[in-house]
Amino acid sequence: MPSSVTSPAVDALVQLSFAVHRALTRVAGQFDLSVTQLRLLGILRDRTPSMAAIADFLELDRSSISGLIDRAERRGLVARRASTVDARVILVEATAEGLAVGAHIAQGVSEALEQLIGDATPADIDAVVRIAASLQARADRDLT
Amino acid sequence: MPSSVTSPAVDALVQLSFAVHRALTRVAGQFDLSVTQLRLLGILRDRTPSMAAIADFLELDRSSISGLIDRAERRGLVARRASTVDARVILVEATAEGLAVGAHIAQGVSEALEQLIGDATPADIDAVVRIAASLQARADRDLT
DNA sequence: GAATGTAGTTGGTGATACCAAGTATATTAC
DNA sequence: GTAATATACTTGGTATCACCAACTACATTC
Repeated sequence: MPSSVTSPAVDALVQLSFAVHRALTRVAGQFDLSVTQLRLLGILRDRTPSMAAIADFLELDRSSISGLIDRAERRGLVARRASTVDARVILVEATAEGLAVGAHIAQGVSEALEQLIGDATPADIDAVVRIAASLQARADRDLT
Repeated sequence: MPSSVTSPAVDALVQLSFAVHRALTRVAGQFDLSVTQLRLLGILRDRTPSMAAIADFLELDRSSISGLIDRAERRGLVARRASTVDARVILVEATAEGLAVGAHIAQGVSEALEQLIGDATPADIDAVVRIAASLQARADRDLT
């Protein structure tokens, strides 16, 4: 229950954001993972990115990724692999176990969030989808 | 850019949540504060809660609050005060500076989030407000 | 081939958050 | 009215996260 800030819209965004974040924290915790590790496994579900690409996805400093991958690797969730193209680059892939955990997490996140917005009307949910899409569109545009 | 998870609605919630969280992190960073400290100052804008009440607000372990308040106190943002009612209880209040910083932060958060949803229609924003309200209503109900 | 740039790691720091264990004060129960 | 129990907060220990600055190794540019 983040305290009230100012306008209803701002307030609603903050509350919704924290509710989602709490849900993610809870689901991640069920697998003894942090939200960052959860996001990492999400990224690796359908990609084998370089360390730098992971840093870009997560908007973290590159030096933060080394430790993140170290810890995930130590738990057998991911593996480092050399790039054949550029000897500087290290690619990160999920292990079979990492993929399995990632799938369970995706499932858990879906259930948690669908329950979170269970009371909302389809029209209201569509509005959220539209807003997220416009954020995404703006982010893509600003990358240019 | 959190990676896609499953349904559009779930995806949208996650993306929106991270966008808000990034905005909060950015604003907090402008004042050299963490998001948790930002939330703390938000809480203290109109309250003088006990340590335990802060833990409840933030959904953190009570032992986490001691350090949080230590750090905020060291920076002159908050002060501990003894309760006259119960000698075990410590009340936390914002200092004048803490209130000032809190006001600036509220301002910064409003601007950042209003800009974030600047492209959205009023109707879509109302939908978010309704969803947040329903979360709040459920939380209040479940506390019973 | 030398200068510059990029990828990743390391070491150091500070903040967060947890748990378990401790002290001090209140409340309850007998 | 005191003994047992509960509550409020702190402390110490641990792990994670995230940053910065400095470093090594490989690529690219000139």
